Amino acid sequence: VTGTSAARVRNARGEGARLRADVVRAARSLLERSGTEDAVTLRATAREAGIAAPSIYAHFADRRAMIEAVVSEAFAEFTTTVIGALRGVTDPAERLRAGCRAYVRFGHEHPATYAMLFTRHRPSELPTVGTDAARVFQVLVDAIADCASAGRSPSADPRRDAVALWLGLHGMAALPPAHPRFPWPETESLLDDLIARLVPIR
Amino acid sequence: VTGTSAARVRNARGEGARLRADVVRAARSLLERSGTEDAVTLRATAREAGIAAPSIYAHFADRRAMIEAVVSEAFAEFTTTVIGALRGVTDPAERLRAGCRAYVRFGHEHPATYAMLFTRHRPSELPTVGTDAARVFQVLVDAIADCASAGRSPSADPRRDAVALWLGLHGMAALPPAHPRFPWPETESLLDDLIARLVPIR
DNA sequence: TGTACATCAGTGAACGCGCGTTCACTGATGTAC
DNA sequence: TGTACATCAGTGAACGCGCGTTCACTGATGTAC
Repeated sequence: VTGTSAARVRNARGEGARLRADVVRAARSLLERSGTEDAVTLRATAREAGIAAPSIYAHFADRRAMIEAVVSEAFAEFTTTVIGALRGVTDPAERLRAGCRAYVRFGHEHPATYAMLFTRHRPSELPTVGTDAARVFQVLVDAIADCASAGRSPSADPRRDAVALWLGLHGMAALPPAHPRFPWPETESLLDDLIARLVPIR
Repeated sequence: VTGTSAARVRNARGEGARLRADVVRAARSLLERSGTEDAVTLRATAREAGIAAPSIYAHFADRRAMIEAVVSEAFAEFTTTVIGALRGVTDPAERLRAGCRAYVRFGHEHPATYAMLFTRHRPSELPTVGTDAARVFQVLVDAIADCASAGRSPSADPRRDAVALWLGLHGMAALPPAHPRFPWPETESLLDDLIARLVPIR
């Protein structure tokens, strides 16, 4: 029943918006601990954040809005992580690999969050999800196109290659955490192997 | 509130075990309709099956046992479907493709069921899941090994190839249903493309 | 500098709901004599 | 063939619980005069 055990200190005047970030953070940590979105209830999130349940209504219209904020922020974090992994890497083939490694690592480090982003949801969808997914997809397309124009890959259709690669990356990100007892090969070499099969690079 | 609208006829004496099958069937249909395991409550399943909630306890110890039965039966159905698709196909390369097609088709036709089987669950795991997954995996390994020994594939390590292929198949089975707005290429040709990249076949 | 007041960041109690589960039961049907 | 009884397939009412949400509130802090 103890959430964040330290008794909360009330935010100073004008700093009330901080609670919003605290709530999202609490929901994220609840999500990862429980492994499922359905455990992220309003009341459990409030407990986790060390506040009373009605306080959440100061920042979110209802539970759905809170969950949507969690999805949005998680997707932004995912996108930032993948794009950030490319920074400073100049060799085009290495850039592609760095992006792929970051993608898969995110899935392994935050399995429940990854599943929330890329696994089927309930009827009502968030527009941001499609947009964010498209942005990460474009990173793959560009990385492959860069390999091709640098003469490092014979790729004639980077979009098509990126689709195949995305399918493989999703498998690598989602399947091992879901089936931990399966004798998976070592991650790093399996991923290199997978990329080599899906997008030939010289 | 109307489940199967036809009023249930009570099972004849000695036929009480039929209700077990009815309950599992009702739970499966509820799962696919709602898209999430958490909607498969005892009471909702009872409504769907047209019985009173306590009647479920004649066949299952509790809700968890009921869900486990659903998972077990769904996995058996999945395994049977994939293995059944190989029957009558003699050419080794075609056998492999037939198995892959059946795998992906199952994912597209029963997205919530597929997600239940291959997506991360809560802490407590079913032993049957690991076993069943291993059996389907072995089908892939054998199909690839057959291609190799028939001289149709240069594969030197069918197990390794099968891991890569499984990762791709999971992507193909899970990602398009989860992101329906993404401009996916046509399924059949995308799958052939994916197989060709992952497991070279002559 | 002092005081009244508005505003802000939250809280506690209560509501109605669907849930899993338990309990005592009902009524049809087969079986023993 | 008739009747008492056991068994079987299932039911209705009730429980305690956690949930989302609403409501009237509290108490600290900045601001106007």
